[in-house]
Amino acid sequence: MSNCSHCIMKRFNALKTLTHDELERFSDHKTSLIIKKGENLMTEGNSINGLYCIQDGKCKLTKLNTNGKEQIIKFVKGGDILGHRSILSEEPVGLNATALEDMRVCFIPKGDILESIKDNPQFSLNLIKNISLQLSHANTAISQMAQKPVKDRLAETLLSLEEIFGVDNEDCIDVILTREEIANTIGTATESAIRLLSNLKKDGVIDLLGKKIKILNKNSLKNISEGY
Amino acid sequence: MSNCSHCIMKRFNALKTLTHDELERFSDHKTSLIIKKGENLMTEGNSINGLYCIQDGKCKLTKLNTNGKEQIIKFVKGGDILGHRSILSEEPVGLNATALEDMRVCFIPKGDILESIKDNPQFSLNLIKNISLQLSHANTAISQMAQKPVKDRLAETLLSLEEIFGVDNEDCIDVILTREEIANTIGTATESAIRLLSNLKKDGVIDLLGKKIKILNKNSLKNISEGY
DNA sequence: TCCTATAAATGACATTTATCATTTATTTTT
DNA sequence: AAAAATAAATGATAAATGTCATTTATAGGA
Repeated sequence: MSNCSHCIMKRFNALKTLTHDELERFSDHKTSLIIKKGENLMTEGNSINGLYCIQDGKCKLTKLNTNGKEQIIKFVKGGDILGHRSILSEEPVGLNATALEDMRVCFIPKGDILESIKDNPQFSLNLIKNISLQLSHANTAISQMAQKPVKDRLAETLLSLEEIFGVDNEDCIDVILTREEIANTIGTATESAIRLLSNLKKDGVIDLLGKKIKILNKNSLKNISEGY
Repeated sequence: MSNCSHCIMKRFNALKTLTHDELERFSDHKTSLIIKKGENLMTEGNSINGLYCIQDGKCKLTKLNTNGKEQIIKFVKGGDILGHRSILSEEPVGLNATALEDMRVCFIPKGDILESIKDNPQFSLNLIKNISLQLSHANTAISQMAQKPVKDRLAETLLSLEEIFGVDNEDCIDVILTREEIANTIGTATESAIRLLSNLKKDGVIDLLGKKIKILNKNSLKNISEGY
């Protein structure tokens, strides 16, 4: 089995401040698993007894509304960690994590995490910073959901998707989402999302190649996202 | 000057886990101040070099949108603390804190807070839990802003205001907000908020006594907030 | 207490967004 | 490869929400 000490994924997350000994302990206790597209890594309301470190693959974090609609709160990719909020706050998981493609993830038991939190203040601080940053993003999202029209939110979301996932060899945003998932991200009806995407294409701001989306004019999208 | 060891406010927040010695240190270094209605305790983008402990009075936490609109993210009252997120994440303050009425607050310098964080793991953990809980609420808010109609969000907000501030001796929600502030909480136009409040009154669900709002039928509001 | 400024309320109307129905395209299964 | 299932696209229409204009009420200052 692979070794946490040599894993490059920890470069990208809070695990980077762990000592060699701590990483060896993680290696000894961790399990690697494959999550198939569509499967859940975490489920809203369930408890979790460890931390997931994403090796490869993408997932969406969602919340089911009282009216049965899915709201996508955040996208997660290789190098990100999941489950630390629940471990730290000793509360059930608040969001569903559903694989958008096949994923490889490592699972590190809660006990090892808590031990490092106790022994390694820098590690704790990194986890706190991670959660603080999420809170900061969430507050921005509240404001935008509440006050920006759907068109602006779509533009914003496309920019942010490219920011998160980058582009493939054809300059398309490197993630495959259904129109429904895009709609569930910006908080609108699927038909509205489709119509607004078509308009953006007609205006030459983006190109649509099946499910792949290519941003042609980033400045224009930025303006739209700010209401111009 | 008053003494942190004897202050009952710490019962309500993360400071409750501090030792007597730590509280004495806080007492020695803290400053008490009065914030007048309308004044800012914190300002978006500014840095902050300490933690505020609210003794008395209420404030709103807001974010200014790119379009110039104010979004109210959260309400804060006596017993709450402010500024710990910024201290922990070493980032500028993300929200404005504006007094809704005259406030009495204590300011504890960053150095003392950081020392307690280092020495007192239970204190750190309480701060983390506080931030985690805020994140959890924020995610719920995103989902509701994105997917619920304005009427539902108004009902939800009225219930939550009564939850936070309680009722006065006439059973009215114990906080004075302008219609514009209510609109900025639920994310709608002031006129829409006014109209929906009038409708709720006409339907006998609430009563409007000037700026004071009395909830007459909590169950009915709960149903409305869930789309029935 | 009156005057002025600000907030609340309401109507008319425009715009945005959702819903329903249907067609067309794309995947998936057999 | 054909059939079936699912997703995307589009039109027609309804519903929700925002904007502007105006009136009425309330609060704060001279």
